[in-house]
Amino acid sequence: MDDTHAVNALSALAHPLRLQVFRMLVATAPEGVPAGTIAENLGVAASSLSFHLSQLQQAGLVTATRHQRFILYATDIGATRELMEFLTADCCDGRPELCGRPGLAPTCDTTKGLSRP
Amino acid sequence: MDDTHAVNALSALAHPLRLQVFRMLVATAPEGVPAGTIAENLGVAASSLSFHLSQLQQAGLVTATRHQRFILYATDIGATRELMEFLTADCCDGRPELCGRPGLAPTCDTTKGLSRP
DNA sequence: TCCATATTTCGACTATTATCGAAATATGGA
DNA sequence: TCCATATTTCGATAATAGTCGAAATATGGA
Repeated sequence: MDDTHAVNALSALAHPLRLQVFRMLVATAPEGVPAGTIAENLGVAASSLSFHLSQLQQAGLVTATRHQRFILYATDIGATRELMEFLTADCCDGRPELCGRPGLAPTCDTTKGLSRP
Repeated sequence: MDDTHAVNALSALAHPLRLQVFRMLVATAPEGVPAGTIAENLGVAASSLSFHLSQLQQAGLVTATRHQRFILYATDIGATRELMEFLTADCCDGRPELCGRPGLAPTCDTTKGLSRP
C-alpha cells in the first residue's frame, strides 16, 4: 500500500458516520448489510449514506454486491488488513511503543534525505 | 479514545503531507524536529507547514516544545499508540484476519441496536 | 537595544466535502 | 407488463480544507 492509497483509506475513515458504518460492517463481517439497513440504523438519509458508502468503496475498504433487490456492503478484509499493516509497519516504523504490539519491519526507508538542523 | 478523537486523529493523518510529516517524526522519535527543518525537507512553504503541524497537534498526534529559537515537533507516543489500539480493538473488533495480528478485545459493543433486514 | 532568524497568523482565494429532497435507475414479483 | 421497493444520481447550497505570500510575533545573540 502506497501513501496515496493509505491517505484515501484514512480519509474514508475520518468521518463520524463512515467510522460507524465501517464498524457495523466489521461487526457483521464477512457478511454484508443492505444500504437501507445501514441508513435506518444510523438515522441518515439514504442519499447521504449512499455518498458515504461510495467513499468507503472508492477507498477500497468495503465491497458492494447486489443480492436480489438489495446491495450488500461488506468490509474488504484484505484492504483493512493492509491498512493496519501500513500503519504499523510504515507509519509506526514497527516500534512496539508506538503500535502497542511487537512490530512488523518497515517496508520503506522512512529516514531518507532527512537532514538535521 | 472515543469516536470523535479517533476521527480527529484519522483526519490529521489523511493528508499526504501530514502523513509524511508524521512518518518523519516517528522516524526521529522521541526526538523532535524543528518546523523549519521539516518544511525544508518536504519542500513546502513555512506557512503551509505551520497549518498542517497545527492540525497534527490539535489531533494530539504530535507535541510542540520550544527549544531556544526553534520549536521542536515530536510524535506523541501515547496518542499514537491509543490510535492504533482504537483501530485494532474497537474498529477491527480484535479480529486477527482484519488486523493482521492477534486481537485485543473490543472495549465497546459494536453490534448494539443493529437490526437485520 | 537592535537585528537576524524561526515560526505563526492573516488575508484572499480555490477546491473539496457534506447535506438532503427530488428525480432517475434497477430489480423482482404480481 | 406494470408496480413496489432499493438504491443511486442530480441539484443546490453551506461549510470546511488547503495554498501561499506578506505581515506579525517571539527568541537569542551582537
